[in-house]
Amino acid sequence: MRSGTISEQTLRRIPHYHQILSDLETKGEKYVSSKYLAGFLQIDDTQVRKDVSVIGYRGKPKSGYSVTELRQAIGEYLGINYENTAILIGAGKLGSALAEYPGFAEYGLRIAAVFDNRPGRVGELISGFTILPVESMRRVVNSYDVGIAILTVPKAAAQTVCDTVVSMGIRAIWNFAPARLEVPEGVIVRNENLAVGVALLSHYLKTNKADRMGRTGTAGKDGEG
Amino acid sequence: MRSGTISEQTLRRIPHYHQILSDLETKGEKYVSSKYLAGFLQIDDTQVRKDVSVIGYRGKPKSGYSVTELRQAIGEYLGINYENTAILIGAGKLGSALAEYPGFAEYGLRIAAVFDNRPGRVGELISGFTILPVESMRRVVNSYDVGIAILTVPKAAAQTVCDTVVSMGIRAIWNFAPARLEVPEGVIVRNENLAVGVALLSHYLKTNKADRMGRTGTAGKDGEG
DNA sequence: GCGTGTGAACCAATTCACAGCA
DNA sequence: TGCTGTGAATTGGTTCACACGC
Repeated sequence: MRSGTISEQTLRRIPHYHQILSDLETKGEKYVSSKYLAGFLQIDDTQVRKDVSVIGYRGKPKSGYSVTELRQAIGEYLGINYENTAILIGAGKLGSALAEYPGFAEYGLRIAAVFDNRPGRVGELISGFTILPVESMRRVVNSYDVGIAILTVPKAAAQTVCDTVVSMGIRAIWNFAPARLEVPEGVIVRNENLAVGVALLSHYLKTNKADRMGRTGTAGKDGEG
Repeated sequence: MRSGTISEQTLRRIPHYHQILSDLETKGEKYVSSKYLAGFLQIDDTQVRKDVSVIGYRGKPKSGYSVTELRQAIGEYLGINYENTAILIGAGKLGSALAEYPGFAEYGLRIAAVFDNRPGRVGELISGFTILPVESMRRVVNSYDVGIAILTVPKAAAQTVCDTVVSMGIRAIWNFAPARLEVPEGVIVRNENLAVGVALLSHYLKTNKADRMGRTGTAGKDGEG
């Protein structure tokens, strides 16, 4: 199995393993089997073993995987042990919620600063961040080696803000605005579009209503995320 | 192509088509080609035609797809034209942000009520909702035919709240807490786990740093959403 | 020509079957 | 025996090639 090659699917599953492993570690568990992990994600256990093999970790026959070692290996593989720095643009409710989300720190994402272009907002304090004016963005990006821009701005502003951060050299954009962004080659956009969630759940409910008390439950099936 | 059969992949793309079509409709565009849609999602145009075929809509050779008709057909297919009703549990920052998110209404999701178990919060008004105590949840679920529970509670409370709503007959859970939920057969959980986003972006940045100025940009590639 | 629709071919992802090790 | 690791088989998703309609 070529390391360096990784499928999108595997890449999406890996953080889920990490989450489960963190829980197990907290509970004091030492070893875990591929079967156990597979049960949580509702996938085949062979798949788990393939995924683990991709990240380069080897388990121990009979005992399974060391919880701590595998979690660390995943962290290493994903680069979440290296600190990534982000700026957050748009200090509305969602922006504030994200600014104080403790999970980011846990996954090695540091928020350097929060920006907003509404004069009334600038200077306000949210979750320990003083809201800065967009004019100072370039300075912050340069000083802190910012790699990621988190966009929690209104739809109408999204493309403009996107262009701005791209012009400052940012190559990864985490877009929470319900807009499609156009970016040059070499820039990655991850769209966190809630509409997809609504649509998927709605579809599941609709089909489940169709066959009344349908037998296949898809219980706990992962909707990515 | 059997209608009724749909792949997870296709299901995830469909809301993105819907978003683009809504934009085009606003701009007054009448027709759109599979190639245009494909360009936005960075996929092959044949794929778009297959997806459209699955939802049951037929385009017109030469002109393409009618923007309005296709958007409506997607809405019909996903069941977003039928109103779905949800309750939101956990009136923190994230919960408040979601409660006022206008996109839900646009996608046919109506929030019936917002709950919180902190006595200090109950009675407060957020985004037009009076926060209700959990005790009144059963009554609301029964009166409004609630199908979806949106969980924006702390990690520690997530499983308990999940069990509660499942016991009330709710079969679709949209989980924003960084916890893995165990549910019985027949209940769907969609995990909206931000850690996945961090991990994916972090990984992309790491690999892009590895091959300096790597040629393949993955520009605008969709990270689901 | 310019677009959709679709079977066939291709390729990636998952599952099966079994080897190997403690 | 109980688990991982991995080639082989299978399944499923994507792309190709081309028929058809305007």
